[in-house]
Amino acid sequence: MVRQPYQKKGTWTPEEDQKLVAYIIRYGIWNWNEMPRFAGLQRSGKSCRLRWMNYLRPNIKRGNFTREEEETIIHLQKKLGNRWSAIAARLPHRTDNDIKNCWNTRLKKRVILQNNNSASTTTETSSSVEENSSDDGCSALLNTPTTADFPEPFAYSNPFSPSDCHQTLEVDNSYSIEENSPDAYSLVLPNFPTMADFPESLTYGSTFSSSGCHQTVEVDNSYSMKETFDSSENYWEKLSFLEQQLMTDVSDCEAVSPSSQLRHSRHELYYDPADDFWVNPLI
DNA sequence: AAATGGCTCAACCGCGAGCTC
DNA sequence: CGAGCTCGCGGTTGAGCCATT
Repeated sequence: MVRQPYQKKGTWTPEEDQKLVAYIIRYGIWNWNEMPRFAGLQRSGKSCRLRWMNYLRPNIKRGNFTREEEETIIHLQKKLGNRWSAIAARLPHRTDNDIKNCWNTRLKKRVILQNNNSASTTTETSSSVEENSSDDGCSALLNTPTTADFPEPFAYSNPFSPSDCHQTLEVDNSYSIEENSPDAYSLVLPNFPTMADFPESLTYGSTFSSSGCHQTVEVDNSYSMKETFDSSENYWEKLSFLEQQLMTDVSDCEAVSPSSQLRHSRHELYYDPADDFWVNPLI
């Protein structure tokens, strides 16, 4: 029997966060199970994925839900049930875990209270929330198309790669949708991480432009997907520990290039700042 | 000041879907 | 077709914080 290597559990330390972020910036996300070993982390792949998705990923808003966001969650929970990822997809910058926590700790009680109050009052206002949805504050969000309205799979070819090198970028759940006309929508993907989302100290010197980019990518004949890359300075200001030199970090955390040891998978894609496009190391 | 209880939220766990071989 | 693997989702837990007694 193979002994399982020691895997740390519990709260992440700033040093572990630093290692994970530094590794993902340099090598991208290729295989969550293998990545911790290469990044010098004694964590499970699941733990790394969770930490990245719920905390370290750029453009994440945490805590301080606005009243409008809360009303949207309540409405969507009523409509979709506890499908937190689907609800998160309709609330840009919010994670499913955060929404789930918000519901379980605050909103569920509020809804129960409201139901009790409404049950004890007159029945003349008993028309369903569904029927009134067009009047409430979240109607704008609810009337937009969802990923289900866009072609499957929810992915697109890398427009910067060589034509004979088809690559698929997996797209984050968090996005918004722009209505260009009654029949045409664009997906806006504010959470798609690029080097521009990270502080300058974490970029690769002058080989990478720190300015944001704005791209429209054809998905197929019917849709276009627009990437809007914004810096998230406020977010990264909070992570003061990251204000150190990336190259030092990477060497400190014993990060190892995965390129020589990986099986081919759909996740083997990373950003090459030297060539300024996403590449598959095995092609 | 210490004890207690409630709340928040980061993190873990188990399971199912999807993919590859 | 089935086994093995990775990933993502939703339910749950528990540490830490804060208010109250």
